[in-house]
Amino acid sequence: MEVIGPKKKTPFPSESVSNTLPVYRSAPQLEVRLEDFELYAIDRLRVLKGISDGLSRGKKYQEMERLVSELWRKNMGHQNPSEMMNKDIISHFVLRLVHCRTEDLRKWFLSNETTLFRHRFKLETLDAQRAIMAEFDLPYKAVNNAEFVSVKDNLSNVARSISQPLHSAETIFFKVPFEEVPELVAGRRVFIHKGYAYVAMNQVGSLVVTQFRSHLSKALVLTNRKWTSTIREQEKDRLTPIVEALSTSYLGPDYSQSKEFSEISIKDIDQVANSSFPLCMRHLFEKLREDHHLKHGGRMQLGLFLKGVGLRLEDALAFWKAEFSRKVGAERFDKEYAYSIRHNYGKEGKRTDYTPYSCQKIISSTPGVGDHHGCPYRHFSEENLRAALCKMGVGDKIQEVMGKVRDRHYQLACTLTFEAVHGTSCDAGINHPNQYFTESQKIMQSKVFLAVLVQDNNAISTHVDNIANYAVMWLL
RNA sequence: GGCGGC
DNA sequence: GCCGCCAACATA
Ligand code: SF4
Repeated sequence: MEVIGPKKKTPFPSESVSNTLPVYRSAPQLEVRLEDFELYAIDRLRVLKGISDGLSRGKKYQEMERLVSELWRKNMGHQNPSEMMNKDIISHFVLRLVHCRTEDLRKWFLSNETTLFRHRFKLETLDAQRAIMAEFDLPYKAVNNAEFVSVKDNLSNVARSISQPLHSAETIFFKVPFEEVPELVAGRRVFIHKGYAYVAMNQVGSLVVTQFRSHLSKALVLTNRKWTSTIREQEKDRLTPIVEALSTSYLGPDYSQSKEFSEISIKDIDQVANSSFPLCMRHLFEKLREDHHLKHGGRMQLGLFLKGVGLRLEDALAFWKAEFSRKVGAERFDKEYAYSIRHNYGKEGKRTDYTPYSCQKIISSTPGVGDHHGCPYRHFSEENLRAALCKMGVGDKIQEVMGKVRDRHYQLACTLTFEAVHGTSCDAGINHPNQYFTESQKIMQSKVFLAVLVQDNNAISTHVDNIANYAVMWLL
C-alpha cells in the first residue's frame, strides 16, 4: 500500500479475485489517496462500532444480519463501484494497524471484524464462497464416496432435523475436527463421528469464519510485534515529536505509547475534558477554571467523575488545590476541602470507594443559585444550552437535540450530542457521564492514531518510505 | 451541602 | 472557632 498525494490517482490494479469479499490475507498493493486513507478508515470504524454496539446490546443473529448489511451499505459505499473493493481493503488494513497495539484493542477489532466477515460471507454466491474457501486452503478432506455411503443415514437424519434435507447425493461434506466448529456443534447442526464433524457445503460458513478469525488474530499480534520492535526503535526519534506535537496541539494525550489506559494525568486533563467530557462535566470544569471554586454539589459531581476517569488521588488533590488556592488560599484548602476529596476516594472514615453519579442522579438534582452542577440539558435555559452546544461543535444537529430537550428526553439529547460531536452512532445511549467519557475515548484513540499516521505521511511524503509503506512490510 | 463532636 | 464523616451504584 502506498500513499500518494491528493492530486495523483491510479485505478485499482485488477486482481485475479473476482468475488467481492476479500479475506485480507496480505497487505494491499495499491495506491491510496492521502485523504482517503483516513476517510475510509473512519467509515469502516463506524461499521465496526455499530456492530460492537449491536453485539453488546445482545442482538440476535437475524437482527445482526440486518444491522450489518445496513451499516455496510450506509458507510462503505462509493460512487465508483470499482473503488469499493479498494475502500474495503484499505480501511481494513489501516484499522488493523490502529488496533494492533493493545490486547483490548485487538480483541475488539477481531471480534467485530469477524462478525462483519461472517455476515458478508453468507451473502456471497456459492461459487464465491468456494473461492474464498480455496484462498484459505482449508486442510479438510472432503468425504469420499465410500465413506459417504456409510454415514449417509446419519447425515440425512441431522439434515432433516434442521429442516435442510439432503438434496442430492452430490452434496459435498467435509470432515472437520469438531472443536473447530463450535457453533455448529452447539446448535446440533452437524453429524459427529469419531471426533469429526461432517460439515455440509452450505454450512461451511462457520468453518471459514473460524479460519478467518484465527488468521486475523495471528496477524494482529504479528503487526503489533513489528510495530513495537521496528517503529519503537528505528523510528522513535522521528515519530515521537510528531506524536507529541499532535497530542498537545490537537486531540489528546499521547495514546500511541500504549501507556496504561484508564489513567489520566493532570497534564492531559484539559485536552481530555475538551474532547471527551459530557456537557455537564465540561461546564463544571469550565466554571472551576473560571471562578477557581465550585460549590459542594459541583465538587461532588465533578470530583467523583474525575475519579472515574482515572485521575489518581494525588493528582486530584493537586488539581483542586491549584484552582481553589487562588481563591481561598492553600492553607484553607487543606483545612476545608482536602479531607472530603480523600473521603471520596475511600481514604477516610468508612473508606468507601464511591461510584460517580449517574445521569439519573444528576438530572434529578436541584441546583440552586450559584451552583453549576446538574444536567445542562435539564437545567440550562434554552439560550444558554444552545450556546453551550455550539461551543461543543454540535453543528446543524442542534435542532434535533433541542427537540429531545423539549420532550424532556435529556439523556437522548446527550446521546445525540455525542453522535454529532463524534460522528459515530451510539446505540447504547448515554446513561452515565463516565460511560460517555469511555465511549468517547475509544473513538478519540482511533482518531488520534489515524491523525498521527496521516500527519506522518504528510511530513515525510518526500522520503523514500512512509508509514503506510511500512504497513506492507509489517502486514506480510 | 447535610449530620455530628468540642 | 476548631474538627470528623457521609453520599454512589453504569458496566460488559
Ligand atoms: S445526560 Fe448525563 S452525561 Fe449527559 S449531560 Fe446530562 S448528566 Fe451529563
